[in-house]
Amino acid sequence: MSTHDSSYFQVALSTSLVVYGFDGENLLTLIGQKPQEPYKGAPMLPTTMVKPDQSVEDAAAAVLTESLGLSDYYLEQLNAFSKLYRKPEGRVVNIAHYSLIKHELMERKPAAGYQWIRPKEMPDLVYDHNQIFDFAQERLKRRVKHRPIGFRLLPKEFSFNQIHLLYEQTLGKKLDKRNFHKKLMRSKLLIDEHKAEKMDGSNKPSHLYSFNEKRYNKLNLRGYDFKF
Amino acid sequence: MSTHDSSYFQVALSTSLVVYGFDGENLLTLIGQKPQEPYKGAPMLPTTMVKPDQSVEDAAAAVLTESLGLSDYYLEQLNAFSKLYRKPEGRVVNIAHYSLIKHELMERKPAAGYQWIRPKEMPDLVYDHNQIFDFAQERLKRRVKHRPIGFRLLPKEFSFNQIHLLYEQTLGKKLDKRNFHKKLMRSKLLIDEHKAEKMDGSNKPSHLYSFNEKRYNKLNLRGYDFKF
DNA sequence: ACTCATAAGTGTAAATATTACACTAAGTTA
DNA sequence: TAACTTAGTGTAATATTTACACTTATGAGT
Repeated sequence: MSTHDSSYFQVALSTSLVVYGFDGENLLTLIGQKPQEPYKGAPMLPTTMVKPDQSVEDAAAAVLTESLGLSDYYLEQLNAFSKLYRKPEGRVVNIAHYSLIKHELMERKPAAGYQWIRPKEMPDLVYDHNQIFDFAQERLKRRVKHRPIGFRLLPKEFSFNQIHLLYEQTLGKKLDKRNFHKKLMRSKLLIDEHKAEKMDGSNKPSHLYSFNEKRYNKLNLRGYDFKF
Repeated sequence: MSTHDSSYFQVALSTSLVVYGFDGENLLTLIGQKPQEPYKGAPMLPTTMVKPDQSVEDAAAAVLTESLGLSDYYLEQLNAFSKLYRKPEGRVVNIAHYSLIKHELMERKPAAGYQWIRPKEMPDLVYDHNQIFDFAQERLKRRVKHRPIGFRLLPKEFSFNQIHLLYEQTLGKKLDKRNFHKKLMRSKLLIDEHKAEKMDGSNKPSHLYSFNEKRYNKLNLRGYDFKF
């Protein structure tokens, strides 16, 4: 390995984010628009170039600040997408991330050019962004099965039906209500708040739960098999 | 996102590999040596710089060719390690990979400066290579639990004790022999070759198995929970 | 050829988890 | 007050997990 050759130092870094949120009923993901020609306005993942003296995480965080005005976020690296796929200026390597946004922070409108959409309605994106998105979807599915990650998306107090909807949408399949309930309760992740509240578009008030952070941290560390 | 600024194009790419093999008794991993001052000769992961017009996978494959003389390999990206951690020439981003080597290819001696060691005996490595190695260890554990990945390391025909040893070493814990046997058999991944052979350092000849590729491919795709 | 040492190979019972499945309860609306 | 909508709940059959110890086949030494 020889780095004594400045010809190696010709690559630029970017980072694209797959951002997930839950509005109380639906799992959503954030898309932006290409700011410049060619294909100005075409849908793309929220993306930024990484400055040579900037950490990739900082660059990713800056995207969240710009698009959603957030400084509180969960961020995880997905993969480096490094196809030899070029701009006129040279090679760009995209170190993609995914991010989970707390429900409480979902009320603000995204900045101009950004919008929340349902993952199923993801349009064709520029560059290899659809590949990045698919990668994120797989990662999210795996995470939600093996870690109690859903709680990063839910409100502090949530109904059983909300967590049920979230897991169904994340995994992309129906989950039997009673069996899901049983499994959640067995996990002891939920704290019964002993109160009920009418949810939007509901009739009978829903029982509220919060989640047990201590136990969450244990399971998050050890890993866990929800096995849905 | 503006890339119309050539000042972004100042980064170099490298790739480090965590290579695993199984010699019939032990899970092994490959270390190299730093070829240049400072710290010339210090242990490091097998690593190369990526040429600006080279795919990262090609660069990683070249490391395997150089160190082990292999052109047949399994390679998977781990993560980009992009700490702002510099050479005099600028920033280097390491897109690390891990690789699994078939047992049949383990007989050749590694090239000068490379050697197989047990993962538990991994020494202090240069740069952030220990962090990369730890990341690989976690990935390997997860993979071995959720995919029938062990078969990429084993000989074509192997004994129950070999796969048992491999899984114990990969997961870093004892696995009850009878329960492990039961689970493997239930998975229907093993084909009984109906013959026995005395293994090295053994007495009673061991029953040989090969593995069912069709079923392997199915499970590899779907994912699988060994749940050890 | 017999004894000893070594690694291979095998089964069962108890506890827990998974799956499939349909009705009642509480409150809203017309 | 009847009709509608969503919330909430249990059971039985099957499958999986766990804990646990002895027998078998061979090689080595006498």
